Amino acid sequence: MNADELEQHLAHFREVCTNEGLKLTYQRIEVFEEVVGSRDHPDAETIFNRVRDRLPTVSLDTIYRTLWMLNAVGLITTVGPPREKVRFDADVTPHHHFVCSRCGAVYDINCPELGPVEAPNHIEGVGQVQSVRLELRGLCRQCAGHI
Amino acid sequence: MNADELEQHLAHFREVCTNEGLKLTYQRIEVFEEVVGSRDHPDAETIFNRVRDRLPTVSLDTIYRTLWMLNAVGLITTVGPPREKVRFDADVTPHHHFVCSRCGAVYDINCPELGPVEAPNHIEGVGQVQSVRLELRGLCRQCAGHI
DNA sequence: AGACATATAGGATATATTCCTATTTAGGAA
DNA sequence: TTCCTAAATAGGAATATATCCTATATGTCT
Repeated sequence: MNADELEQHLAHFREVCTNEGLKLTYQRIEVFEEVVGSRDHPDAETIFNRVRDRLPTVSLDTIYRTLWMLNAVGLITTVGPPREKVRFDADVTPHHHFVCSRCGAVYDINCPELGPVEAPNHIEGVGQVQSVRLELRGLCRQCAGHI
Repeated sequence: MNADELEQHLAHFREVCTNEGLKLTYQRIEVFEEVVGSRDHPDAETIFNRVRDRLPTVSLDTIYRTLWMLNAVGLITTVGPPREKVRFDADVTPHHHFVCSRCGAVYDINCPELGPVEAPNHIEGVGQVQSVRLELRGLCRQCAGHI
């Protein structure tokens, strides 16, 4: 990411903060820059360590708060179901999942139209694909009703 | 799940245990039955509580060991990347992920052919879909090389 | 510059998972 | 059936991950 792109991201970030009434702190700017500049889907502790290089007294709690805040305003997202413990599934045949982003509930989607999705060949540069499944994310009926 | 289906699953389980040199313990049978009979993608503690109704002295450690064992031999699977902490992603545009089932690394897949997948209408019975992404699972190059 | 609401640091706490080890058990051998 | 041995278990300790609490500090608005 070059300096121009970064500046664009930061401008957007400042704008969002103003609109949402969020204070623009050094901690938030550093965390945001760190995630935006990362290609490796870092976890909170990795971000903590990187940010600490520049803000030695930053706390892990601030990292978490900031990350969830950025997630809440749509500037970043999470990989996989958020905040979750491991869940197990005895159905090892191809099928898809709907994950509620609020309560974490997981529903099976057995849907012939979606079919067994095939991975294109050029993904083999990354690794051997063993399975492909869709992760549909959104609000389940119950959670949607409580808003 | 009716009695016949359950018996079929158990027969397969016994076969796998024999082939793999795994002992057929009451604990393992109860855990397996519990996961196979569940439709709600339970977490370890939920399984622990249910199994404890029949085996009051079972330990949580046994539940975890058994679940990972069942996962290792392919009888069950996990929802989302296994064993993971939350990871963050600054790319909020539609794209897909390749998750290594061994080391947990996550790679972005930007692949026009896979396209922005659309959720079929009848999924709205479950909830409001906000995003759809593919989760490709398999072994990344590095891990594939170490086998 | 001053006031106030919000954010932070740092430690305490909560929760999820794995490790350690003495004891028990499954399954094969006698 | 009984014995033997490697593997599995129970239970508690330890670790890892994430959140809560609260006194202090800092943006933002005026």
